Amino acid sequence: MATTETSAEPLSIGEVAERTGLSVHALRFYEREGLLVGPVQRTSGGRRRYTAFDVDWLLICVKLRESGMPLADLKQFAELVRQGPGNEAERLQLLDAHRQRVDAQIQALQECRSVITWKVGVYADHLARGEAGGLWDPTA
Amino acid sequence: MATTETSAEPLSIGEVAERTGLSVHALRFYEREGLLVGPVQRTSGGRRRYTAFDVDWLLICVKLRESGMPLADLKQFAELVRQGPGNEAERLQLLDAHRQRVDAQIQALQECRSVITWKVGVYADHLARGEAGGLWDPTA
DNA sequence: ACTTGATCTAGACCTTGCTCCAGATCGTAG
DNA sequence: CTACGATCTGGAGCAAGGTCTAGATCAAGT
Repeated sequence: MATTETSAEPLSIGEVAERTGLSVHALRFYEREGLLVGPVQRTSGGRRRYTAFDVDWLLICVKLRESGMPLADLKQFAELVRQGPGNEAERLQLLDAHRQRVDAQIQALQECRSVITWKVGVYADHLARGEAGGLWDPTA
Repeated sequence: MATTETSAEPLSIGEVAERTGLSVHALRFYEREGLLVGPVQRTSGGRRRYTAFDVDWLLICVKLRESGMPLADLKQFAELVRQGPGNEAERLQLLDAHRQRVDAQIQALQECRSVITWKVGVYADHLARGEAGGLWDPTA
């Protein structure tokens, strides 16, 4: 019931969907695409059982996706982890490259934000001084 | 107050592409989609001639797109501007809503950034203390 | 046993936002 | 006049990232 229960019991796909914010469809899709580190365990009946590790990994995936990492990179990262220890330098490089992209993105967004804010100011002005503005710049 | 030259002469599609960073394909596409405020003027021979207003509008579009505004919203905004004065409140609302989304996005990115930074730290540590780490968390 | 809801698989389909192609035309430099 | 590059139109194609369907199976409640 708790969002952050560190329970040892495996979870169903629906529960994982709730916890990660991914849809069950997306979860199956990610698995097919090889984005998970290990194969997901199954019940005797064939239902997926996600471990806490799986969920942690997925939560990281979500963060990386949210910040714009393409699935291809995520897959590559998963592959590196799957290969086991010895390639930490590569993982580091992958993540650090992504961090740089995120930084650039934050910068760009802040610029956009100020343009938008300025524009919002233009309209607020217009409204404040009444709708009487006769001649004005259509792009404003 | 144009970003570059405040020339009164209209520009060709190629020149606008250079100035906006959009491809000529994208420029034609935007036009078809109704993302421009007015119809683009043409030469007698049928070539597009963009005014400084067109370019300014496109530069704003670029900023809005960069910050994740969907084309549909951009189109709606263009329609409001096309309708002329009187709907500034709606325009304001549209932009302000977008600004809020941008703020949320910046926030999210900063969170992602810190997760990534932490992860990078984990790998840097691993490398610093040598590749000898025997048992370790696969998700780390 | 029966009903209900969650999951299963494979694969078709969707949306967004362009990108590219074909074949024709324009316009400028030689 | 002749090239040659830039542009034109309409429409097809593409990549990413899922989403949804169909038909079957599993599991739990009554």
